Amino acid sequence: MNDINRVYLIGRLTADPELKTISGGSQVCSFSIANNRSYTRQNGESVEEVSYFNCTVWGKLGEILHRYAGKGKQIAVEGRLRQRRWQGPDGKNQSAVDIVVENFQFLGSRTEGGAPESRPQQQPARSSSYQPDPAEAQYGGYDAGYDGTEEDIPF
Amino acid sequence: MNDINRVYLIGRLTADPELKTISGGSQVCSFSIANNRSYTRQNGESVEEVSYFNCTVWGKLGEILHRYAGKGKQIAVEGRLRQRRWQGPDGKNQSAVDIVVENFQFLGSRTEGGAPESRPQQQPARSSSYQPDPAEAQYGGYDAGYDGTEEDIPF
Amino acid sequence: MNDINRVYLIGRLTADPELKTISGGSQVCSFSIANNRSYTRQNGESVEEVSYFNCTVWGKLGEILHRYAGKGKQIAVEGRLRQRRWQGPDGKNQSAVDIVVENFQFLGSRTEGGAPESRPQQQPARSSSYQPDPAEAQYGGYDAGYDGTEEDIPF
Amino acid sequence: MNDINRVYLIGRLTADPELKTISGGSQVCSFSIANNRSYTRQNGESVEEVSYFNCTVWGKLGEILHRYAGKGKQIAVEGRLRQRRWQGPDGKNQSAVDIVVENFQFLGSRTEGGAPESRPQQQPARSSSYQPDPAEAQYGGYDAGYDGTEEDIPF
DNA sequence: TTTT
DNA sequence: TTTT
Repeated sequence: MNDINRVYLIGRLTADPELKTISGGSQVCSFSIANNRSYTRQNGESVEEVSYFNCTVWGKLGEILHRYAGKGKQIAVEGRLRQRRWQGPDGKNQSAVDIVVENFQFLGSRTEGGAPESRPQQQPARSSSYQPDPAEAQYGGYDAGYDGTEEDIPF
Repeated sequence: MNDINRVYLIGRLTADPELKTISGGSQVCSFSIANNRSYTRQNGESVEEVSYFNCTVWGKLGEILHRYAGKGKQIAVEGRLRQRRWQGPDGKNQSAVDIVVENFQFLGSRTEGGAPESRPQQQPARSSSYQPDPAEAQYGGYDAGYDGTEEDIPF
Repeated sequence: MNDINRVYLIGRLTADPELKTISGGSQVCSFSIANNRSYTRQNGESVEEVSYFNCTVWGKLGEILHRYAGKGKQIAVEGRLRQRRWQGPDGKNQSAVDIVVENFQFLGSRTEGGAPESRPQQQPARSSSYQPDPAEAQYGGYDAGYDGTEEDIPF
Repeated sequence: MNDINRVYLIGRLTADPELKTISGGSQVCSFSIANNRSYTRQNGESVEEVSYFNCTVWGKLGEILHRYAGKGKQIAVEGRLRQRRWQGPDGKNQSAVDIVVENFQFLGSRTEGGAPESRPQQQPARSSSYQPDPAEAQYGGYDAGYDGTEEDIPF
């Protein structure tokens, strides 16, 4: 019943991610990712093309991403595409396609600027004594106990 | 310079695909695909969710898809996500995310209804004597000589 | 810490899948999938190439696959690559790469031969009154509560 | 005729890549990539698991990878799985599964150690005046004019 | 045979 | 605007 639906992207956060708590207590993290592509036109002209994709991450996974990722951070995201549909204020039908992130991996390593252990305003919820370098950590998906059912929420 | 960007979807065509010739003589095939997902809410209620994704296929690959795929046909598509941006009639910025298909595989086999050898109104351009069963054929991508540069076109 | 690792394949089962119960009571289903590729040599000669990939599916997902998939069944599998390493009887190091399936979708529909509601020798464990057509069902991954930790097992 | 077959991996080169010229003049670059996965056993024990995957890259793409990637370099590779089969010296059938890389993206950026502009012993073939930072460049696939037919070669 |  |  679930059609295969999978997306892989590498890009950089266009801004710090946002975290919201919604009715029921679930956390949703949302952010936008810039994905670049360059190609050459028939006439030899070279083109730089950027796509911005909106992403959401649910639950614990979203909290982790929110804690460790900031504007400019390079990241690999894996997830599924979803179309949302709603009525505009003018009564017209609107729709948008975005990405529900189910797994990710921070890219670039310890030495790189964009990967703080934790963004300033955050106090780490998981104060574990040993913390593997978050800059290269990957969280999520199957192992992180992601619960795909949480998204029953007015968006 | 090209960030990884890849999508995999299985779904069904919501209508017969359209084929346009654009300035320069390139062909673009466009269609919409329905991708289904079902899940269970916290309260036990089960939900059927559909996403519709707009797809475009360039060149020879687009011609093939147009020739063999029709409304309801099950298909696996592989490609990349692209964001288009434009100004609405009211001057507002608009954007949409769709899929540039770079490879596909028809699903369901010989016996299945939705997979005609060629859709009625079409006269096969490639009148080869031997035609491998199109119902299960996959075309495209690297082998089909897809030329990623053709899309320099007012869309 | 988990590097991105993902595989997508469409192919056909080369034989009926096998199901084993291992110490601890977990179920593992294993099967082999044939994936075809054709291309043309520089000299114009066309080549048909087959790859056979060994797959394993854990837990409930494995039971479902075992129940509904048989030899020749077309299937889309999604999962991760894993390398196993062991010592051969001669003391030499051996290794093999196979696929841990984390999601799948049966392809081809109701009318198609290869997709029995349930393979003969099986008695359906889930005798639900309403059964959505298994021929096109997809199970697994995030929603099916796959538990990625079960594979701590002598293989 | 070409079944969908796609792999995505992030990992690090276990050694400097090798480049060979084969009969006909094509270039093949081969290397091994380490992909890490960690998980927790039922008994709470945490496990670090490594898989090593053999990769090959053809043509110009292979030359580029060979020029810029070295041991320890983090990389995202995209490609397809292939099974090779041969007879061992003892007459037994052998087989192995490896990855034909069709696209890649170097990860980690300018500042990071593992990403030299060009590995020492190499003299850049393409002495272009403007060189986009190779550390984050991605080459290949559709745009790089990859020719999928070159691999008709005794391996 | 192996990377961080 | 929508497929099974």
